[in-house]
Amino acid sequence: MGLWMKFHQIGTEMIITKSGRRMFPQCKIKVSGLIPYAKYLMLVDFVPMDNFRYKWNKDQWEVAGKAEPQLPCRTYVHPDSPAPGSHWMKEPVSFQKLKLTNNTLDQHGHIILHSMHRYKPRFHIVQADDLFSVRWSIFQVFSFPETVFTSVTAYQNEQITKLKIDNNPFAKGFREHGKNTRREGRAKCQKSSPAKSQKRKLPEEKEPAAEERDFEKDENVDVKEESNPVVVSSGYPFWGSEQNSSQAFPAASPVPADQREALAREQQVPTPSYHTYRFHEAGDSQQLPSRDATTLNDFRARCHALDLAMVPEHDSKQLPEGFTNLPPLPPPLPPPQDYTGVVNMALDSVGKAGARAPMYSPYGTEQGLGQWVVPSHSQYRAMSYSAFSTEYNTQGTPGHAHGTMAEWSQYPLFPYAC
DNA sequence: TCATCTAGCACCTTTGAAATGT
DNA sequence: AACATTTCAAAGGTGCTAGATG
Repeated sequence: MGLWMKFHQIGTEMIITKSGRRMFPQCKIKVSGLIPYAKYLMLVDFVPMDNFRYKWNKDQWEVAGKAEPQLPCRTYVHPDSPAPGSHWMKEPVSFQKLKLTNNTLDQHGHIILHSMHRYKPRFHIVQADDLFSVRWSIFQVFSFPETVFTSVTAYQNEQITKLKIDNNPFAKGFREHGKNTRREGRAKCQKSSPAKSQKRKLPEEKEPAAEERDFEKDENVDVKEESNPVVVSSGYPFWGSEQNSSQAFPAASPVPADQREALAREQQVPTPSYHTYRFHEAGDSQQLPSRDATTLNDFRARCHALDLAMVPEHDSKQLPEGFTNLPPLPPPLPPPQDYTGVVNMALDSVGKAGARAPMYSPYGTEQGLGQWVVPSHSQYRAMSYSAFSTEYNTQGTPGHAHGTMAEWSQYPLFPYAC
């Protein structure tokens, strides 16, 4: 979390490449409050923070225009899924294998994002015995303000570059002075990109003392988010007091009314981020401009609704240092739509595009669900979820060698704002 | 002309099978 | 024979950069 905060204060950038790129810092969360013997799935999807495209100009991000049309949404399923609550709570859950790409035709199941856009990962905890019974399962959603990032194909902010090099073990080769002769040798061939022109100056501009300090620090590099993961709690015992059941199950839900009520009584899934978001939207944060307001809401979501001990309480007037350096944000997206407290996905049997389950979608029948991305894992065979898409054969092949392809859709699996 | 994207590079860590030791 | 440890090559993850693209 400390590392995430460091990046966030500068303005996190995530490299996305055609072939897919891991996130750094990686997403790692600690979970508590699950039923030890009940099975859960962990999922991640990415939601755009706004409707704008950005550009890096004069050492800061600024709006460059309207966002590109939303891409088919994919959801990453943690390879350990499904696993009992005790497994998830045993140690921090790492989403190390998650990869981002800007390749809209990606066949590897990576999360597809637009470059120069801002996103935030959302974590879904779904109580279900397996991927096939997840259809109407109870779920809960978490997001974290410090995980907001700008997707880029090349780093723009040199501070981000430096932070990544200093903390990512795979970038060690760029840390040690003198080993990267290639960079020095090509120093004269420089481009006009702001970040690049600054980067090239780095070795010469650095004060020797500072360099030495960095090296000392580097020797002990221990990716910090691993030792201090973000903690979430599904807060099972207090769910009932947090959530209004009427919010959880819209009338359009295919779940029978009595079942909905039963489920609502049983779980009454509060989705803290969402809940708080709405609260602030109608309440005291209305006057807070842009990103700070969103950030504050999220902080409160965690600190307040989730009662997370590791997250410091932030007052709207006491945002962490560096927040003022963040790019100014345009107004947030429209208010989130209501959503059900059940996972509305339908699964076909493995490798078949056959019988299709009834489906509820708050977007109506024309809008399918997001794409599920099942990482390669010996435990799982290739899966396909083809209940809704007619583009299935062109976008993802059932039983594809990678075993990660599912269904394309224009909308996320969880099509509500967080 | 410029911002952005792509592919290939060198350097590095991670992974897992094979070899070796107990 | 079973298990633990070590070795080492392959795979994969980094940022950098020149050139391509729109």
